[in-house]
Amino acid sequence: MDDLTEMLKGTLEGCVLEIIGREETYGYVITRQLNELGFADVIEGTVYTILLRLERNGLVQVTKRPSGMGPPRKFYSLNAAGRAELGKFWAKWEYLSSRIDKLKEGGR
Amino acid sequence: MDDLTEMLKGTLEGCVLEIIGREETYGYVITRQLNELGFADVIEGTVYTILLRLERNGLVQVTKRPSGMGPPRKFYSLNAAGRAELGKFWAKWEYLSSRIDKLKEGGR
DNA sequence: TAGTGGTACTCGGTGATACGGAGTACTGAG
DNA sequence: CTCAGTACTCCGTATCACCGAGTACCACTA
Repeated sequence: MDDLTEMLKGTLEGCVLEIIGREETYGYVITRQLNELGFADVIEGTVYTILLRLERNGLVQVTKRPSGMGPPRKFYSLNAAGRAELGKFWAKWEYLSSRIDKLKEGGR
Repeated sequence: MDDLTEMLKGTLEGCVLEIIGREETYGYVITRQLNELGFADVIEGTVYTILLRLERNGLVQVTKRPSGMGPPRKFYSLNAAGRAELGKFWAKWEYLSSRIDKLKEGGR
């Protein structure tokens, strides 16, 4: 697949939010999940950038825990603001994708 | 609707390509069509930026024609490269939106 | 014990994009 | 003759995904 980076802008963060919303998890695993979900070219650095932004914007709760395999992990879970943001994200996605699909079907 | 600007990145250009692909048209009208299609906050300056970029990238053919109502208009139509780019855009959109929808439905 | 590979995070810089505002210019109506 | 509507250009800004280098911890192995 061609380069998707421009198209991912604004949506990748929402995807990360969704993944975190399912269960408490951390950056390395989120990256792997995104790759398996078809976002094959998303790299770790990108995910960590998003995670740091979510933290800075107060959308997540962060807990550092030691790991048996490597350095300590930063576990993320959504707080109330994060859940609200996730809801807004899906509303926006719903709105946008319906408009684009209509355009695609020849809507004018 | 909330601010869509980040989500539009990478997709708005494709929408403009699609509109131009239907019939030869110009910036002012394209903006109006986008607004009617639900991209309500898209402003003229943005569309003209995209148009200039399409021209610079050799995806469109441009014809300047005088107008009875105001300054001359720059009419745009797709050339072969533009049609190819449009095809790639829809392929990318198809790919991305199917992944996101799967994620939304609880896919893992 | 030195090296390698996998796990895990941080930080600074880059490029692409949509947006905003100011400016130019032409036309017709009041 | 001013004003609103049409129509385009240019410059600057913010945001985002990406990239590379760096740090650090652990387990295995030669």
